[in-house]
Amino acid sequence: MNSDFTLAIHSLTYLALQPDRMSTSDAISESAGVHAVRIRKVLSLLKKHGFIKSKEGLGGGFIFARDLSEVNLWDIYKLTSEGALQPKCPESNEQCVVGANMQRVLFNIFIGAEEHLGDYLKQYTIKDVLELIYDK
Amino acid sequence: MNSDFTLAIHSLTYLALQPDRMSTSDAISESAGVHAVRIRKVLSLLKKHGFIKSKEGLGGGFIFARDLSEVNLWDIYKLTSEGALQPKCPESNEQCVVGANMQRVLFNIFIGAEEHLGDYLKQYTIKDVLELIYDK
DNA sequence: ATAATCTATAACACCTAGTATTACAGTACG
DNA sequence: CGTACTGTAATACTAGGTGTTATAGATTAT
Repeated sequence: MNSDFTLAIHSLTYLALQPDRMSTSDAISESAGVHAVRIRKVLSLLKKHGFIKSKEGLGGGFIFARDLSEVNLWDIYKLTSEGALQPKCPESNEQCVVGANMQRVLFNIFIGAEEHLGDYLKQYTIKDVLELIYDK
Repeated sequence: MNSDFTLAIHSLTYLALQPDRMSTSDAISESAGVHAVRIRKVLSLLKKHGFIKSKEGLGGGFIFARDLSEVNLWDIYKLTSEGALQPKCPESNEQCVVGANMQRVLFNIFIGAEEHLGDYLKQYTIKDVLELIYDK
């Protein structure tokens, strides 16, 4: 899976620790160890879906917009990584019964797999992650 | 996920349809739509773990070595894609409590996720896949 | 023996997706 | 205004996945 998921969780957790003031993309990017532009791209997605608010200009930045315990990892997975589980299927030979149908069969199986993954990831909220951060 | 998983399943399913004779990597690669060398690389892995047998020389090729119903998708996932679920974690800032612990927290959560995925994928054997191929 | 057909691998080239970087426009505040 | 931010497009870089070529070794038929 690409790292957008990680960066989104990282950002939300960071913001969860600063509930009263705006955090800049620079500060978050320093914590996460990636370029600020990338963080802003991820944050932009989170904002579009209402998880955070942002403010431009001096003193601006990002801030959490929901209750920590009502945002779970499946919400974020869907935003950043939906479909990532699907194994890549090269275009195979339509003349062969295996080639002609393999893609469909695996696709359907992995639709189910992702639903299953969803049930698991829904267990973990940002609040839980924050607790795990401190719970060594 | 990379396509090794797909290619392995594709190859096994192909071999399952030819239980009485050897199939060449050329034939399988034509069905799967990728280069024969890549198929051989995947088949080499399957052979090393005892799922198939191979024979060199004229009339040689590959053949299934187990019962169709005792090889499941989780077996193959473990061979080809274990760890693929883990989201990438950039090296983050150790000075920050979030940066210092995020990787560990997510790693542990996704260990659980992969176990969960395992339980799901174990449901499907090559025999099942073969039936699904014909079952439109 | 020798030729033909296959596996087994290493080595190299290519291509794509992920990532970093630069650049610049827009907004808010003092 | 100038400064400090977000927002986003465009470009460059990089690594991993993939395709291709090359070569050695095994087996069989003639």
